[in-house]
Amino acid sequence: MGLRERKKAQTHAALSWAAVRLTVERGFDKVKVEDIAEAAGVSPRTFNNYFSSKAEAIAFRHLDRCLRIAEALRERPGEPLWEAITDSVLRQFAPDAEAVAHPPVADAAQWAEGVRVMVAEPALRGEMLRAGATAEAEIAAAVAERTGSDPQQDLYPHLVASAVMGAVNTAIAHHLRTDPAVPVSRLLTDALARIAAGLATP
Amino acid sequence: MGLRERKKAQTHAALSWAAVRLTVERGFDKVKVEDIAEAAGVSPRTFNNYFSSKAEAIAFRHLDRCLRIAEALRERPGEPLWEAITDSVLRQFAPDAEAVAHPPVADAAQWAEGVRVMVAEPALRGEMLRAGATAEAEIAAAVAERTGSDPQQDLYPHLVASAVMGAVNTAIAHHLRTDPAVPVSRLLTDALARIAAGLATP
DNA sequence: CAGAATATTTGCGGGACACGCAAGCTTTGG
DNA sequence: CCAAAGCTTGCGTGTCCCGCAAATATTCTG
Repeated sequence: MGLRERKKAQTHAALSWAAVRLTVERGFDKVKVEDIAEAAGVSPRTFNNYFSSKAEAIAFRHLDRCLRIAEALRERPGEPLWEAITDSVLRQFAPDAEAVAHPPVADAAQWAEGVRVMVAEPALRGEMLRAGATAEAEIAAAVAERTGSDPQQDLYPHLVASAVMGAVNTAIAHHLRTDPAVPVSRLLTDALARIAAGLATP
Repeated sequence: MGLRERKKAQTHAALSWAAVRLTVERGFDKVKVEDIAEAAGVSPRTFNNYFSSKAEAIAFRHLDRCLRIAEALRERPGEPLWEAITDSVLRQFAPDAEAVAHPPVADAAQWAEGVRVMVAEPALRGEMLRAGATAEAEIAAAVAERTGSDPQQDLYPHLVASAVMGAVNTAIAHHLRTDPAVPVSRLLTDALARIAAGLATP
């Protein structure tokens, strides 16, 4: 990878992290594009060369994480399907997988509350769901490769992918809803197991 | 219901139908809110008293449909869960359930193509998914009532709701992807059955 | 039914956003 | 070292979304 692409990736990440941090700290509508650009050290105009909206910049963190599920899935072709899926998902939601030094947070509780407010923002929810849908397509493709089915014609890989992202979304929502918060890993394990086994009344 | 509420409901419907029709005909970014307002016979400012964005007005048709799933579910408390779910969903996607006289369409194929373009619009996809999520919450509540579980604490009703909306979204996507188009009802029946039974490799 | 109380519609104006365009600057590759 | 390609930036424009307050319509009350 040349210097050029590295710089682009850096800017991409810097912008999305800045967008998330400022939004969690201040709230969505108290952050202007200008602020995000400044925090990332680029001009306001450049922001829109990378993201087509403020919401997209924020949701990019989610997109990135979810895309790695598909990636992880492709890296373990041997195992039984649901075993591989569960493992791939959990790996992305391991406690330290994401936040390595990046949200320079003074108070963890305050940060959590900020996140809760952030994901409640209507404009954001749409964008996060859209990111999930994009990842879902990748997961479906990965599943199709693995099971040797045709994603153009078979419903199965799409159903699996949809169920996986549904489990992820549901687990996150439940995690943010509960107080004290139930760990996401526990919820994910539970959700995926139930989906794989069928959702008959328990 | 007084005259007041009836008029509101009418305006609501008129605006969303106009938004959909114009968007399908011309494409999302060639329709201004002014056009939609005019087509519905209200002032541009009034549009934003009903919908907080152009996208939301369009997605409202989807929201309306999906909310009726929860409603239908509540109207049949006796039956086994998945039987009731399947029936409630299929009822909303019956061929003539929605379009009674409303999309005054000259050419059906052209309309279908317009819809395909419309749902590909990024801004729209986010809003449709958000509508789905709103409906999902209602469905979860309905399932919780039925199974007597606490939606604050139990994951199950949310998982079921998520799976149902996942099936709906997947079926619609597949319907729009295939050519010749596979009927939605067939896809929905298939998807729901598989989810209820578990998604083991077939 | 009259008039008060309450809602809704509308026009105006402002703040922010997204993006096309063209000029300048940086990296790349020979 | 130079030309080609790509990225960044400033500027201008069109649209959108919403707060506010006046005008209009509906409902309520006596």
